[in-house]
Amino acid sequence: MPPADDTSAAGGDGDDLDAPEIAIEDPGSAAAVDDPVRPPRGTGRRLHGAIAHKLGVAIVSGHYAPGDRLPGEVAYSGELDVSRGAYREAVQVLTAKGLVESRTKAGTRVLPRNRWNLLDPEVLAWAFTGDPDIGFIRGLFELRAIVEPAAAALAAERRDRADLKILKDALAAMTRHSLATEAGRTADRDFHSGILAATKNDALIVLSSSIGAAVNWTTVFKQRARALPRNPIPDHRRVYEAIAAGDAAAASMAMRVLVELALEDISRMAGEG
Amino acid sequence: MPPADDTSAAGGDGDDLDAPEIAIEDPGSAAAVDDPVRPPRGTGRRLHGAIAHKLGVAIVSGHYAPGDRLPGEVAYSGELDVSRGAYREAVQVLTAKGLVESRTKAGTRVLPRNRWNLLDPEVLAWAFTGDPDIGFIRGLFELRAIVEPAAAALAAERRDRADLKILKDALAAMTRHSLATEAGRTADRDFHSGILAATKNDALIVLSSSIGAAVNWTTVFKQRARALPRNPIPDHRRVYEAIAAGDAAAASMAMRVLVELALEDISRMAGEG
DNA sequence: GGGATTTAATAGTCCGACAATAAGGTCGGC
DNA sequence: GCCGACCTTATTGTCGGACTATTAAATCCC
Repeated sequence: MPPADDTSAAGGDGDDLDAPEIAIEDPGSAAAVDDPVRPPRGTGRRLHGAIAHKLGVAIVSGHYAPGDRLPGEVAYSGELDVSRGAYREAVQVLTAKGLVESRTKAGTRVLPRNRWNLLDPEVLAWAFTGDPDIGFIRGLFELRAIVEPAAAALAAERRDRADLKILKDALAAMTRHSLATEAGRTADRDFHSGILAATKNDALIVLSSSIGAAVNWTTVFKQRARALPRNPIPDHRRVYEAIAAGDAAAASMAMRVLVELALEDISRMAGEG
Repeated sequence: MPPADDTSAAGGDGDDLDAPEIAIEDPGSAAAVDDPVRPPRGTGRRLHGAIAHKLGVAIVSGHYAPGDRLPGEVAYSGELDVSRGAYREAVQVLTAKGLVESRTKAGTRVLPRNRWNLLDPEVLAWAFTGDPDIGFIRGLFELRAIVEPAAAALAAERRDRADLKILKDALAAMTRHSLATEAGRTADRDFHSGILAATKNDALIVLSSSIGAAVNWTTVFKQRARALPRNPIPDHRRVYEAIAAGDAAAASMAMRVLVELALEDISRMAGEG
């Protein structure tokens, strides 16, 4: 019997794209000697987590290219002034996410991109630190365009009362705060996560964080373009109503227009910028 | 400039669902005391990897339920007769995959299922050790049914000569060996991975391993049912020809019938068995 | 020149100690 | 008697150093 564990109340899925409070100095140029990877007092994140973050960003951002060897354990842990154990734990994290591979005597090398777990929430967060690759964002939107309409259809068939409440609340929150506020964007993510959750399909639910990230970038791009063309909330409402009505076809259709408009924006941005 | 890194020649994506050579004794019942987690000589897999595998299987298979606290570092590492460091590295791997969370004084607890990275190749492999949840497999097939037709359409538009060669070779291999052989099943996975690769979309490509696992289960289920109803290779050929012809609509359609037939089989099995 | 052998560099493991954290109990105030 | 501040203590987090295992690369022998 699962004890009260709920650190993850409903809808709290896609929100782990947090920005760590540790300053990540670009380790590229000269004299990155005493960079404060070490949060001396009152940190929050654990040390090996900080190292993993730093390394992860360095890899995903291309500072270390696939095939590159990153400095040996002793060298790097010494340079960062952390113990070798902490450094190794960080590397295990990267290994678990498919970013690197360690072999005795050969060192640890960055794996080719197709081995990376790009949909892992943390990897995604690393990819979005700094300015991410526009091509990748477009790919994420393509994934949205594929998955979300189908998910909406399934949700229309399988949703229960609790699902509907979550969607309704999220919609209300989106309306109350606009999408210009952080609270509004969180509600937006909750809405889309809620639809995936309503499919009762674990394999779809795990895509929540990935799709949530893409959802976030919708508004980011729109704001960057200073073009907040149309109020997207009516579109969301149509999706909700179709799901509430149990109309799978309508839900799929409504979601498709919603996502395709976003995809258009991204493609236009990619073409221009 | 990326040095020659190609440890991952084309089409080698979905094949990491390997079975480790370490005997995993079900840690369930009594007296799992001296179980040989420790491969004394001539192993292959690293020690912390073996521990992570053992723990991962135990968690995914439900031996530890979400919310459960697993034994403390000192206790468990002592029982397994490994150092605390090695055990910790294993736990970091599980943490990176979202299976557990460690908090000081509170111990490390199994996270709720919706935090698990179920599409991670390793987690998938763990989930398929022993008899996996039929519901999850069905979910995986639903994901296939959603993603693959769309991916086939994109592939038809974007494939280049190299992509076609990979698909053609895989198709030939499937024909030569049947799907009853391991080589044939590998070719089957390569075919589906090749289509995803042809989309040139990283967010889709990472689904290769997940979908590859589902593809494998198609044949497993069919064989278990002793019903090898129809030769699926002509279906694959139709998909290939549509992609080669650049006909997105036809590719999507052909893939849809292919997957839907498989989905039917699974659903029937789930209903019966 | 090619295969067997040695070397050395590097990741992997172990140990033992101490630090930091916070869960859960305890005590005191109201 | 209830609630908040305090303390205890169990547990993870970090450290340093030593030793082992593995294997890429150089070296040597035939």
